[in-house]
Amino acid sequence: MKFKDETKTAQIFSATLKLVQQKGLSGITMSEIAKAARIATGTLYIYFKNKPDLINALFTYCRKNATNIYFDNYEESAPFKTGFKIIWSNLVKFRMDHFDQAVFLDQCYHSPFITENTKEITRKMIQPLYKLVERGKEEKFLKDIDNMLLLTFMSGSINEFIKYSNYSGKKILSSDTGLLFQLCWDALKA
Amino acid sequence: MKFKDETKTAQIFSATLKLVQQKGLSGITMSEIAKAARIATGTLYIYFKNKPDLINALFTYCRKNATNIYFDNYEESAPFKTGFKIIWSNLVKFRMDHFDQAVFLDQCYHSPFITENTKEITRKMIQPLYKLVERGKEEKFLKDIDNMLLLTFMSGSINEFIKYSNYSGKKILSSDTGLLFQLCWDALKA
Amino acid sequence: MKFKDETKTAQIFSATLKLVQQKGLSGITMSEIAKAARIATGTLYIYFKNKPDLINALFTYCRKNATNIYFDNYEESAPFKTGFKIIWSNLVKFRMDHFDQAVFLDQCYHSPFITENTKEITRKMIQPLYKLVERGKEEKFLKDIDNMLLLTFMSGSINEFIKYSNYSGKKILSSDTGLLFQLCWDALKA
Amino acid sequence: MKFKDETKTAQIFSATLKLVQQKGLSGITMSEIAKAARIATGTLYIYFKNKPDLINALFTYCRKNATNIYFDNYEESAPFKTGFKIIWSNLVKFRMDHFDQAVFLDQCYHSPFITENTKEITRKMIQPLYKLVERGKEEKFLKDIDNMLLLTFMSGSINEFIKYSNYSGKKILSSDTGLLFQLCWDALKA
DNA sequence: AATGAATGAGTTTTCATTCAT
DNA sequence: GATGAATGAAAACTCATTCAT
Repeated sequence: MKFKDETKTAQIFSATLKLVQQKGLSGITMSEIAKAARIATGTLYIYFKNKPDLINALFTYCRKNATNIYFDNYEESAPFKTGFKIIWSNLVKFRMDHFDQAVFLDQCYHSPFITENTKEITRKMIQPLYKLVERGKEEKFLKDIDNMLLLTFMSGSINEFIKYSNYSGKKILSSDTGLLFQLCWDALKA
Repeated sequence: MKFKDETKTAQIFSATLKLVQQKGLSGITMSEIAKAARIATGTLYIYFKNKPDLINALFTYCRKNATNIYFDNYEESAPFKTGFKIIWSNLVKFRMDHFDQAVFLDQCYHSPFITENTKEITRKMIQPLYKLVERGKEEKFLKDIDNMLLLTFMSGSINEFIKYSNYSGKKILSSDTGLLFQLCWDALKA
Repeated sequence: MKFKDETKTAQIFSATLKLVQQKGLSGITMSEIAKAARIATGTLYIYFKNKPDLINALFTYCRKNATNIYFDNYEESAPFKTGFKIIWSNLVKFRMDHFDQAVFLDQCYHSPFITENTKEITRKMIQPLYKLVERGKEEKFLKDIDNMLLLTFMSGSINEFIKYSNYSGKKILSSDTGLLFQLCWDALKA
Repeated sequence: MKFKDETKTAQIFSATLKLVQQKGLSGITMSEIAKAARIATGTLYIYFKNKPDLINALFTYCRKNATNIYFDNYEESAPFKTGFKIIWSNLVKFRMDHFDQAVFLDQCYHSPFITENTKEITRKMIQPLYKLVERGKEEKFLKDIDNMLLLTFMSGSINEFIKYSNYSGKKILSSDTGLLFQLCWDALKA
């Protein structure tokens, strides 16, 4: 899998994301992806050795993208609540702006495509979040409970809300995200 | 005379759930399902016209099951917080006791199998939850904000936590659910 | 294949004929036949060992029936033209009154069901026709040409006309059959 | 680049015709066709969406072919009997030279594969024959009777004779066709 | 004998992957 | 590298036949 043409890779990724959002991981074929990416089926195999490879590469791409967005604008040196709010907003931002990627990542967890190795790599990416939560507890901003409980609570509530918004077709207003943050903060604050 | 064996539907459902949890919707074949259900492939087609039909029927079954569990022990006449806690616990209970069903339902949202019709039917099932939330707001227990915001917040946070527990292999203690409820309540309370 | 219940055999035969007329030999299944005959699939196998057996038995039945009708009212002692006209009319009669059987017999010639043995038996049934044609030639009524040429000419022209009538939905009038006989006679007469 | 091989359609058609002649429409499978056409099963589905499509396409092809042959060498301006004899000979020619196609067309009339649409199209193809028969009647060459009666008589008698010849294994001599034409002409002439 | 559910071999069809151009 | 036709293994589905009741 050599990146012979960055544009093509992008086309393939975006075509795949579009299709997965429409029909799920179970419903897509290599030739559909090729057609949606406006290339020949054979060309797909120049860029990716096989289907699992393509899915794994896209998975990694999305995870990296997510992580980049999560920590955008974030400064460890800033006060805790500032940092927390930035990251929280970034979580929302990623899921809102890249809903197709969020859906794809979701679908991958139970797919036979993603290898344990790929999963392991992605686990490491969110380490900085742990650090933040840890600090929040030390500085008495957050309840002193298990990190994963805090983190899953935060991400789960965001996830579900964005999903709902997308499926119901309701636009998300900044007042909504404001309320959502308030709920989250009330939940987690010490 | 030989009659249709009603336990067979149950066998097929449970085999399918097991396989979906293991390999995702994308990874399962009709013959695998048959084998796991210890019946012949052809028999599958006596009970379900085709693969989408099987998946849709299982989807409906799981949704019904979920709804039944959600309102188990719930009395509209009880005080609000009692009722709320029961339902909250039931949400947790369903996802913990029937994690395979929760996973399956999740996977279905983007699958090409579930028809719009099936989706519509399931939407109607959670109407009573709205009523409870509505009452909670009237009685000033809950924050006066959009119902779906409250509901998705609640279910999202539960979802994610149970998922995490299952994948990490960590047993859920009753102290964990107690904490989780506390977080949720702090978030939603007026 | 024991004839346990004559009624059932008749039901099976008539159901099969109806279905073959509708969808051809290639389109019918044992369970369809059973359903059309208002019996269970398993019951079919009490009356006929298997599908080829059923088709062969029906084939034999139809051939016998055809032969019976062909020679109905026919007296070898009658004058040639009288006998010829009777048989000619009977050929028409069989195909008109039992079009489904005629269609079935037609379809069978190229089917993998009919064994050489069955075909052989049926060949023998039309021997008396040869005799008649032979006599017609001797008595100088018919052209002195190959028997099969005469016979296929006769039956072919009848066949096609009845087929056309059935497919176009046009009722056959006795004036039509009169004309048809005239054509045939003009062709074959010495 | 690789282009669709147009000879492949011909290979598939000829393989199908061969098999249908051998075992009838009811006895052929897609993989047998593929094998006989020396291609992979999947390749069949590049050229034809499914089995009914293949059969319908072949049906249309054979009907077109038949029609072309029927009117080969035929000039409307020629004297009636010349034109009539040419077409009559062409009818014989098609059935003799392309007996497999004639058999296939015959088998199709009651098959579940041929759609009403396909049947309709083929009906239109023999319109010119009507015109000829019409003219024959006007010019007092033919008996003044229903067109279809004349036409089915003609084609039916040819059909059956060629069928007989093929199944009995008897070679058709030009003297046979001469006689057959004589019979037909005697029948139809005014 | 009658039933119709169950079976599994066989059929149709799909699709990841290869290959000739 | 790009193409899309070709491949064939595997999936979905059918159906003649059996079998428990």
